[in-house]
Amino acid sequence: MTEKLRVRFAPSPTGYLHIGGVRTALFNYLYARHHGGAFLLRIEDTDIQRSTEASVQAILDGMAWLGLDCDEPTVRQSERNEIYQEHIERLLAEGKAYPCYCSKEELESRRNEALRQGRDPKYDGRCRDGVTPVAGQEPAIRFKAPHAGTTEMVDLIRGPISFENSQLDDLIIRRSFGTPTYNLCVVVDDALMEMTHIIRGDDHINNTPKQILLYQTLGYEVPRYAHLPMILGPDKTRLSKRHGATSVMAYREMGYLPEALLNYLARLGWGYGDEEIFSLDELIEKFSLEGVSKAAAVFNPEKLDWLNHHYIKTGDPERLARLFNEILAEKGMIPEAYPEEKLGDLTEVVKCQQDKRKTLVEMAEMSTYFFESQITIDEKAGTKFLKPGILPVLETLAARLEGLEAFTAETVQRAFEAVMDETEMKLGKIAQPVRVALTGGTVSPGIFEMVAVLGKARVLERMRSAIAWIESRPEAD
RNA sequence: GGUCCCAUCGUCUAGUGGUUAGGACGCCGGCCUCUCACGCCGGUAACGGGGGUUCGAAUCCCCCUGGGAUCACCA
Repeated sequence: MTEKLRVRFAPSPTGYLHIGGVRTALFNYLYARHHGGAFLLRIEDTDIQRSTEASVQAILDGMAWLGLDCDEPTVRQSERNEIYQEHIERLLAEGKAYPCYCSKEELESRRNEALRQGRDPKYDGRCRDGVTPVAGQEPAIRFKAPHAGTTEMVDLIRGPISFENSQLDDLIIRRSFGTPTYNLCVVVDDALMEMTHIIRGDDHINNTPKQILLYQTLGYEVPRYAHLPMILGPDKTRLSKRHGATSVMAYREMGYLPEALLNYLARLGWGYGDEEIFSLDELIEKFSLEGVSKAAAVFNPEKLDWLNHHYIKTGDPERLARLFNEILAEKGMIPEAYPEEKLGDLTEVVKCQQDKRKTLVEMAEMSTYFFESQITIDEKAGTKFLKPGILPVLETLAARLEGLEAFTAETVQRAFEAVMDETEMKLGKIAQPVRVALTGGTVSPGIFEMVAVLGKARVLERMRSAIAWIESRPEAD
């Protein structure tokens, strides 16, 4: 009988959902889906001082945005206190844990002293073999870890790793004010939740022997481990806020697509031959722990941009328009989000911009003239391209455009061609002044598409304004 | 400092004893072109060092160096 594979992502809600955490979640998710197993979410909120509801929500929001859905209800450690206490009491009763009356301050000064003398800053074990209770003082509870022998594991990514038990010390499993601590909770939860594999960041490698020892003394089966390499900033230290945005939702706000972020994160520390582009389904199909690299990886924003650009370029315009709509409204670039029935207008904007923009925010910034009722002509662009000599061209073109029945990229193009014939001017001479007249600047999508998307009314109005703008300028030569 | 982990272009990676060391991002050139882009073509650039093992090492072993993580009544 083969047991069903079960994995989990277990963040602590002490801030936003970090990009590194997301990758851990993703690898767990992919591993579970690939093997037909279960993927769960557990909120590690035993530290009531630092945990917040807002952070829990941020985790849920991030997971939802990325589409990393769980198979069972979210487990919250704060609701499982009784379970942990039972385990602690059991260890106490069996003599596998003991009360320690050393105060936090004492421990800290001893640790500093040890460090100062160049000794190991370990707990010295003075309460290990029995002490008389200090009146009126609640003790912390320590795990009585074996001091001899070695603890070994076979990491699914790194191979065998072994630790001398003499290096380990007696960790506190219950604080003096009664709450259980991390190492106890993970072990109890992972055992009770029947996790078969623990996939987590390699900053947990050194916790593993302590946890294995706890599994063993509690009589639980030890799961298999896979420790993922860290994600680093450009300075090769662990990625953190000082390296810029590390919150998932910040990436949403910057105009990144979930599939781009997922694809990027998957390739950070994992490879599949020469392939770069993976949909979620492809990732599920192709992911394996063997493909995960052992070395830490530097987060590279340029490559994320390239992937995001790829997904914007190839994405369904209607779907992108929906996301674009949210961004525009959030950024205050439109007074309110387009209603469902008007989304078609936005889809047209997306269609003519999606080839050229890296993020939805960039698309928004480069599309302002589609949303503003009135544009302002950039001084430099106007001076360069809106000269008196172009007036007859603008006037002829305006007349042609006005006469158009259907206002599409094709009909607009024919109007331009007619003007080109009449004036014997190349498109290169005409397009740029028109572009400045209609957008206020020198950069836009293809002129015919842009004119068509803008619509006849706005085009004619802006051309008239541009003509007036030119006429109002003193003749300069 | 102790312990643990890691080491191929600037970055992400392919490579599992025999390759002109491959791909991708970026960067640089060219082409295309109504602007900006896209796209296409080409180029730049790496096995940290030293010892072994072997007919032959990027690949296996050891040492060094370098980087990272961790040593809490945080998780």
